[in-house]
Amino acid sequence: MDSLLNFFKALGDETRLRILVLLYKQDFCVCELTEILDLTQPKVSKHLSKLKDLGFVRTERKQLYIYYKLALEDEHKLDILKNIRENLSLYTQLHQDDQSVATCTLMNR
Amino acid sequence: MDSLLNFFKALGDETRLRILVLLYKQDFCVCELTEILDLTQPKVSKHLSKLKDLGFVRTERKQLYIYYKLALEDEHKLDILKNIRENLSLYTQLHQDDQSVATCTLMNR
DNA sequence: ATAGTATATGCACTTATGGGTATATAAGGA
DNA sequence: TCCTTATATACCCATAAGTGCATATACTAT
Repeated sequence: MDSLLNFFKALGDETRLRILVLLYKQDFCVCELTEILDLTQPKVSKHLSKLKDLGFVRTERKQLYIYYKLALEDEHKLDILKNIRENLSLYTQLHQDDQSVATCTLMNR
Repeated sequence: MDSLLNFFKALGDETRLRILVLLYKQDFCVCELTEILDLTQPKVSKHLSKLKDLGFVRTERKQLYIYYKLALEDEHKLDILKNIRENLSLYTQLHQDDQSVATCTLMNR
């Protein structure tokens, strides 16, 4: 049950919820997330570290950048995120984040 | 988004997760929950208060007893609990709680 | 009125959590 | 080698969260 509890704890913080919802769609590096979320880099990094420690994301370095991606094994957890994404318009901030992806200046890869 | 965040915060505590999963199935009064969960009464009461403050449960007094029941409007939140219940065998503690309902000495109503 | 049971709450304590700022580490390019 | 950019982490602090114990409140019955 711990993994489930930890997942809910992860989702119970706004920053991490925003991150996980973004990562559900595609992977991002730290600086992209920092720009999209409009938060300080250490703050983003710390939440990513926590998510990684809990095993909900994994990393992959590409030159200077470290890309984070979801590492959710079980369907239930994925479904929760999927469901949020399917109702994104209900959650202003999450919806805005999604819009910000398009205009993210770093997305020229 | 606050309601969603609060829901995940609520689920991020073991006691509250156990309570919500139980309440998904049926309503219970405080002393029943105290016995089923095998926790102290103040502890159960405090978590119930929090759930009530957040609007996830509501109460109904019947004589001496105060019954708590789910008050979840939106489908997404209900689905999350439903999904957990459908995989109850994965979560030892939750499964045990469910067993304890049957033998709860107070369930003679 | 009194006693008993159910429930809520107050207080004290400990620990966990999140954030800010500064700094360290890692990689790449000149 | 030196500089720049990306990322992680350490330190400090404030606040929130969970728990235990004691007690208050609410209702019922005698």
